Amino acid sequence: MELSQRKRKILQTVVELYVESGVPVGSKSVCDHLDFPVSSATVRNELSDLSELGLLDQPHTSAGRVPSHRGYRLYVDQLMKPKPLGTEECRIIDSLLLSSAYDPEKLLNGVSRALAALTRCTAVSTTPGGGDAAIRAVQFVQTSRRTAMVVLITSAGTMKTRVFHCEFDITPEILRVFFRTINEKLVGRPVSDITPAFIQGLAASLGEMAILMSSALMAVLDVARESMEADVCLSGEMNLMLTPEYEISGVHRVLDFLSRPEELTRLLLESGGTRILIGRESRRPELYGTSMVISRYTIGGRDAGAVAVIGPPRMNYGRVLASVGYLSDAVGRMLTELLDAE
Amino acid sequence: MELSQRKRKILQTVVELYVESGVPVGSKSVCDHLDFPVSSATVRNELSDLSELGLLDQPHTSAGRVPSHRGYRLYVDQLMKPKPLGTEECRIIDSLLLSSAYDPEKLLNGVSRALAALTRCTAVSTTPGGGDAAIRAVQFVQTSRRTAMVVLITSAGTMKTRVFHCEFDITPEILRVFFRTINEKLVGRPVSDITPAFIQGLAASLGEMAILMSSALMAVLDVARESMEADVCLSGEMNLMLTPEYEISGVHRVLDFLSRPEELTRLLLESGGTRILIGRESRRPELYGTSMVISRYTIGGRDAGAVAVIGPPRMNYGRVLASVGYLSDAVGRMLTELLDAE
DNA sequence: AGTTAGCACTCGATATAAAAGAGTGCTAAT
DNA sequence: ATTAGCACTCTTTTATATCGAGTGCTAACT
Repeated sequence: MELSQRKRKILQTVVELYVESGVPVGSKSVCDHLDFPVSSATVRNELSDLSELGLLDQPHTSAGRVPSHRGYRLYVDQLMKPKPLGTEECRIIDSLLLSSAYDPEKLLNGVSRALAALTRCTAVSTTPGGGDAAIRAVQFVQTSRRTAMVVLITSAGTMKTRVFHCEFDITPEILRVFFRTINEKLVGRPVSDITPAFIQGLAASLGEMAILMSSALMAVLDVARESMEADVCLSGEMNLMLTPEYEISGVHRVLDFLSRPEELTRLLLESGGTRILIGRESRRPELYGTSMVISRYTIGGRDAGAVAVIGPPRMNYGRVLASVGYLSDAVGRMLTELLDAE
Repeated sequence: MELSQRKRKILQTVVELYVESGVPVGSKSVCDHLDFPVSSATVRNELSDLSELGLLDQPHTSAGRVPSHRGYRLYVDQLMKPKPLGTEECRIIDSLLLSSAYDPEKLLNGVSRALAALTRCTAVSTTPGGGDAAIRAVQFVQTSRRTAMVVLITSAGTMKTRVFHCEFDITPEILRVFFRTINEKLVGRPVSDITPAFIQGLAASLGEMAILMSSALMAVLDVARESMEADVCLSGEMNLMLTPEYEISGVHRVLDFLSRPEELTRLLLESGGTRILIGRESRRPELYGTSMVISRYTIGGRDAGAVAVIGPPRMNYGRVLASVGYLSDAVGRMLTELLDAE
């Protein structure tokens, strides 16, 4: 079904006025913001039609109109103009990111922060993650008489550490043995190879040395497992409180969801490109009252992690989309440069 | 000035009823909870005296009494009984902490979480930090063709990493040179020695090799600086919202303060032992409306980091104190064992 | 002198009613 | 098809009365 040009313009005006003010908008104020001459009565008729089409809601009979989720959807699909960031803003963001450019985790942290500040919503970003990365190096460092740390670095740029404890005093010699044995077997393999079964097999092949190394092997297993899952970095949780239409319990439901990294990453990495999810579109009951703008960033052209903004359906989609897009691009570029310096 | 036994008991009752209910408490309900027979009129007289002494406040003339900050102070100093944790709770906490025992940062993270859950307040903990720790090891790991990571481990158990970029391709040989040169000069030194001047001196002594290593040296400097300052780990920020007496702007002020790590650690590490700060006692205007229970934990008998709980003055001090104390002890014990395994 | 019963009084909280105002939907005229 | 006009609806605001918890004081009591 095709909407008349006038209806489209009116819907757009309602969305934009409502996003800005947070108050249901009436025929009069729509009238005032239209660039063609038309009476409020006409607008009322159109509004009535738009309500009937399910694009606008009415809190109660004698109140103004509020965009429905379908209304927002139509708006973002057809009516919205992207609202690019100012050059000044870009400059600030760039310099902020540059300072943490060489460490994926710090970078994502900075991105979340910047995005939260920029949009006044909650922001989240994930590290590339993924088990298809290869193991680049496994290092051992002594941290005390009987403890040492294993450091695992992957080709995806992730770096995870774990401290482990031995029942005997650790010497440089022993660490050297650990290093040689483990690197020999692991470097170059995809992280996803490092399963409990694999470690068990490795231990078996070591003969009596396995006893010596058992805690180290367990640490390696742990650290490999951790490398496989994407880290998520949340920022600006408090911004959810800024939205007056949320009541406290709703905020808690959302934060609860956001604090479960597995589910959150599943949602974020569900598909590629840039997506806008309004209300129930996320298919997550906890988020029925919220919207998200998600963008996968790419490393060397391949989908990697994601950055996203979570906020009320009443958000400035144009601006948020531009912000998310800009940062997603920036992250992709930086990580590509960092990791794919061919 | 000495308070009569009866006044003390009445003050105690008011504090405890108010902490529990959040509602100003009247003479009648005090009466009901006293273990000696006395009329409400008598209690009223006593309450009136306590008000005059500045120990109780009255929201308005015909309302019940609310403890003033001075009242809370007297309560925690003289009237409060510590309220030890249940053995069941202890067991849960212990097992929770044990799982992350070998990594100071993860440990503190777990502590904050546990404390926030236990007290339903905001919790914070700091890693030992401090520049008097010695450098135990500096490792270099290649992360891509032209980037490598420096890992610095201190005797305090902190472990920091930083990625750096070189203008030439990095080879295992080069990394070995880095490793030898830097470790030779740094291992065993206190972290606080690693100043810009020191690095400059080091570079000078390297002759033409300095050019090759400049980015590595800068990374070492960065990572040393980062090792010196204590990490702070915040948890349960949302719990501030649970307190109905806070309005949103106050919460923001507090969170703003908590998000400035330097000021926060300064406050936490200001003195040793266990402290309770009520309202203005922290001398931080942002926290005038909040109370804190802070406990330094010790490693091998020496003051190290701190764990703390931040919440409304109307908190269950007995319980919070017990929780903070228990976790502070636990952290101290674990880190002592981890780092001082002589 | 300390304690208590009794009571008038205060002041927020709750309830009720009235008025205001924003905005609609409908009708009839243009 | 558009618009002016108007009655109607429903929330918000304002005003007013009532309620009730709790105090402070006085006078009687032990």
